[in-house]
Amino acid sequence: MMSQHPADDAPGQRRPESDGTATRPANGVHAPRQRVSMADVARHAGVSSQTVSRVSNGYPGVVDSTRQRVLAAMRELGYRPNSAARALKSGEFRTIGVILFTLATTGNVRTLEAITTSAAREGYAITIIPVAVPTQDGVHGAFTRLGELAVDAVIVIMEVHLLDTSTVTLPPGVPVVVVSADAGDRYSVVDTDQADGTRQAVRHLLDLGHRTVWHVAGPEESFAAGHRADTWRAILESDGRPVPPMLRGDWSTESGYQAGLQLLRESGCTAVFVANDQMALGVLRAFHEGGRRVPHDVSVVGFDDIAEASSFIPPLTTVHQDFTETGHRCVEGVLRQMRTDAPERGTTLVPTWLVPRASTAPPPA
Amino acid sequence: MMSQHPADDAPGQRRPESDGTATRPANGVHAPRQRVSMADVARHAGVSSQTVSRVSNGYPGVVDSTRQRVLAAMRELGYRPNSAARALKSGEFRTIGVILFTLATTGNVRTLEAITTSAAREGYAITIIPVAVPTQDGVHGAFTRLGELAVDAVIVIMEVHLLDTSTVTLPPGVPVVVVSADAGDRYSVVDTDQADGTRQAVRHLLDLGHRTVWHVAGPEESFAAGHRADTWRAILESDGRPVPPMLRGDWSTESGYQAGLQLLRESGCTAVFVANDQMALGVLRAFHEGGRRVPHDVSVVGFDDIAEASSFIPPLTTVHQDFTETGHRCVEGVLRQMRTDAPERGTTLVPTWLVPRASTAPPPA
DNA sequence: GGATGCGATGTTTACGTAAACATGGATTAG
DNA sequence: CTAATCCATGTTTACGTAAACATCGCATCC
Repeated sequence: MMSQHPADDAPGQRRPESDGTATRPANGVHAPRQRVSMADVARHAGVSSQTVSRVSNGYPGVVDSTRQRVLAAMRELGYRPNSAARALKSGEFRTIGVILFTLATTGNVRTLEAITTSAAREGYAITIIPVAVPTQDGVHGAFTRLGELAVDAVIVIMEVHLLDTSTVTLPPGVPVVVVSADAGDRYSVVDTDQADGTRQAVRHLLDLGHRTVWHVAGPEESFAAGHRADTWRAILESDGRPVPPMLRGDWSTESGYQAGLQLLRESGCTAVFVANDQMALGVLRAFHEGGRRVPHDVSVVGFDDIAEASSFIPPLTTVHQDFTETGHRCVEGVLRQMRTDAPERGTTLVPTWLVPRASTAPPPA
Repeated sequence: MMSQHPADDAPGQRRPESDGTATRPANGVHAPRQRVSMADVARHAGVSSQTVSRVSNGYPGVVDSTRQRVLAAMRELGYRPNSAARALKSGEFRTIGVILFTLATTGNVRTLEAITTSAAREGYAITIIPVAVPTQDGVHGAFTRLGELAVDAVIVIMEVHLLDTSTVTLPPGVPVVVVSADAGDRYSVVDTDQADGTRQAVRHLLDLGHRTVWHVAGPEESFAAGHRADTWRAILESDGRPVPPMLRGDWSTESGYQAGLQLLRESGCTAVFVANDQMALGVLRAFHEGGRRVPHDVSVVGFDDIAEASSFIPPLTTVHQDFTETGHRCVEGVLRQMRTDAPERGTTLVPTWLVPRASTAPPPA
């Protein structure tokens, strides 16, 4: 009898472990997983467990001799606080969940890294919550820490509307901050200044003398991609420039390469703004293979400023995103919401700036 | 009275939160963070909380009408199981901690990604435990989930011996699997077949007719880097080839570029084996800028086979690492240790294979 | 010098869950 | 028809911690 209940996705439903066979240790003969509780420490130190608790939490009101005795007992017994009990009692998990769809894009990784660092500094741990959308391979029943109470707050690094069709649902009442997505009306959003970054990139190319700028956009469902594309178009239009047809990739290098192949056929193309550095790498390769010299024949600007960008051939002019700052503000945001217990909305913008390198030049004469 | 206790790093010691000011909600006036317990659901459904527990865990022995009633109550009340209570009772956190030093190297990220996916499939969540070594900026007192009991197992993606000087310590009694490090005598290790991968890379170059192969190694403290370098040297020696001086980078593209600049000065260098793809990118750039054509003048082989490698200029011949398999075996390993309660040792090797692309060719005539 | 207060420590209790055990009604075997 | 079962459900208890409250002794104040 596999789980046939029609309501398998009901709140609190939990996957019975693979049929219940051979799941537990054969029997309890093995050494019981080290269990040293406060009570043990207390007994060993000749104090009450409450005093141990005070020492453990660094609270005042414990005389130094006692404190030393307790600390010694902790060390001798190898005591480690049980965070489950602590969380149960305090209602805080000191954990922030980070929901993301993939670690394949550098932007996500950089953001995650920054969040982790910032959170650690505040005494919070990060739990990764991978999201599988139905169209993916069937990672069905994937365990998510959101179905249950296990995180104090959530940071979402993906398009919120995609969450609706995914395996996780944002529980109500949990502080949320969303990165680079269109959710300012529902959640607090931290975003890099996509518009300004795009403006700098396109302006840079136009100022170099290019008649217009082509664009390789990110995937349709990405808000950041859309924002960059919209801004690109708006600038060209407001400047009275022709707007070339837009190409689309999926952030991957390979998709950038494909877009580059298409651009090779456009003899009029002298400048390209690519929505991220990874795709730009593919574009560069296509141009190289097609004999189109960068930046002599065509200029390329990327977005992200990943560490590798300065070693592309040629080194890539790109828009720098301050992922550290973004991650920091995310953590700050959820912590603030936790403390005030008040959900927030609206968007915070993190500045971006252009990093001119060797992939841009005036158009060929 | 800041925390002056000399034993700040004692077990169980916990950083008092930034002086205790303005940490808690001003007062408890706000809506109490949604608290729906099993008891609430039970009351609402007119059953005992134990029955709710059974339904929640998908246990048998609940008649369908009752089950439906409970599920309905859960939905209506918005019940979410409290994982802290569950963990406290069961002693399992259903969480695996992943210790790593940086997310800047693609290898780490790919491994982490694979681990996350595999773990999710088994119903485990991943907590990231960033490690700060003292030489880093002073992320002192960074909270780690290892000081306390909060993970069921640990996967280490870094050199174990570096842990000794870091802010985290591996607690005893917790299942551990180490990735690509020299710890087979203390822990279970999952490693890609560094030696075989290196052999294939070097052999490939020699077979193409190169007299010898230069090497750009990873950082000194890296076991993987050392292993690759040792194998490289051993092959050359056993084959009676001259062993050129070894260059060293730190896995970063920039360091690869620096190594490439040095190699430019070696007119006799026709083949280079670079210890990872990111550094290889830097080497390619240096060669390009120096007018050394790849692969016409010099051949380059990388290691990792990151997604971008096929779009390097030229597309990089490299050794493919099966990160998915590696991650999978890590999770498998810790779960097995958890179930049997028996620590393991020894090394598991994941096969690697050469992916020939356009960066290698016979030496110039 | 006795009331006062405060600082150090102990005692009680509740957090939410799930294992272990208990109950009671229905079904079936003899 | 009764006893033995069995199944659905209820009751009790313990997990480790920390808040709240209680106590006790000593120093201070007038």
